[in-house]
Amino acid sequence: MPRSSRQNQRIKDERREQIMQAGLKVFARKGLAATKISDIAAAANLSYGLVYHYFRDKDELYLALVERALQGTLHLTAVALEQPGAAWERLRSLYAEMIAGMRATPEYYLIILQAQVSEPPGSAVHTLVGRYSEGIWTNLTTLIRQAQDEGEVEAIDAGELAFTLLATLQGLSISQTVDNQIPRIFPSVETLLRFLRPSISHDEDSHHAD
Amino acid sequence: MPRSSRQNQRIKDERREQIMQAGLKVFARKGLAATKISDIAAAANLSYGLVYHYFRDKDELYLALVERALQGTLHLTAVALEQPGAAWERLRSLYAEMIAGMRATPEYYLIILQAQVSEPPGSAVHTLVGRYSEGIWTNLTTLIRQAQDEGEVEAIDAGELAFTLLATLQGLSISQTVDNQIPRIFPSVETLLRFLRPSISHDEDSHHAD
DNA sequence: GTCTATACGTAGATAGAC
DNA sequence: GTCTATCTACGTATAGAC
Repeated sequence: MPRSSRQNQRIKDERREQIMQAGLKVFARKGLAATKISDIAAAANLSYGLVYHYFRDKDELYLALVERALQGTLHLTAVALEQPGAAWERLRSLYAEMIAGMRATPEYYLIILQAQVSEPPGSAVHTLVGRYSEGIWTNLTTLIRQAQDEGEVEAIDAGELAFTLLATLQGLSISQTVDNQIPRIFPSVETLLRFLRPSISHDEDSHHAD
Repeated sequence: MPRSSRQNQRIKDERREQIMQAGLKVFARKGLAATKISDIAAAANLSYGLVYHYFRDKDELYLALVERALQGTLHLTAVALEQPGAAWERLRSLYAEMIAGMRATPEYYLIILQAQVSEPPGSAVHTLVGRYSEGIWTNLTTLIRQAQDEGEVEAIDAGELAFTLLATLQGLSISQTVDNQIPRIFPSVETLLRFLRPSISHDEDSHHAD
């Protein structure tokens, strides 16, 4: 009776997604090592054993989640590149979108952070992050170069600027872990992008102390 | 025979420090949960059991290390405030020092990162980080205000600028975990501080798209 | 003060019932 | 497809020898 095979497939997809959502939530906060499968099962409202029916082990689930998060970010940068319009506006819009996404659902950013910070160099996750990061960085660098051609961004090494932009984004995502942090004056996109803007000239380069 | 009591105290201090150094190294890379006491004992070249002779449990050691790292950072900002001279130069110098320290021994920054990212809100470490962060942020904000009075920093909310500066610093410290990362164009202090500088005027605020 | 050996708990992963 | 029960491994923390 292959009658319910379609239905079954749908159930399978749903459960898998359910587990991934729960996993994202927990992994993002506690990291791989501190997360117990029982935590995920509880968050997903299903039994312990079922998680192993859908994922071979904890690492496989973690890896799948990190990759999804990376794909999302890479996709954002790719879209910004393809779109028409002024490069500076696309850049501004991209960064605003990233910041907004990070504040709305920090989990995607936090799980990448977890992977970078806690996983040993050479591990599968770490390699994965490195691979995607390269693409993200390259896209962003290209976009910055275009904005520089328009004269909207100061002519500093574009790769350096892209690197800084990404580092700042990640640094800001850390603040999303804290629920209570003192004054929490989250910077505006305008402030964050100020350092890209061209300056007329700075004449105080001469008197820098040791 | 209290003859060797002085000597013993010195040995005790040495061992304790030895364990802390090893603990810093391992915790900074793997985080609290993934770190085994045996890792630390191995890194310190002493036996497993001895660690428990000097620290009640893993958490106590971890907490001590996080606090030391936080004290160091807080101290840097406090010194920068007390020092004489132009505020802008003290600010520039402070940030350069922080960046240099982060690149030389990333462990102090990474362990703070670990504490923020992986520890649950409300935990002892998390509270500790919050307390120190407030002081660090306050000092930096004060310094920025002084630089604004000198006209060396754009008149944006000083707290927002301090927040951004700290977030960027932490974001950059993440890159120190990777040994291979692709182009690794680490930004210069000049680039990082660009966004603080006063701008003559920007007249393209008008045409921002959705 | 420093070590090795052991007890205990916990979490990952599997087996088998429904 | 989903659950509960169990096996197993490992790591924390302690006890006791040197």
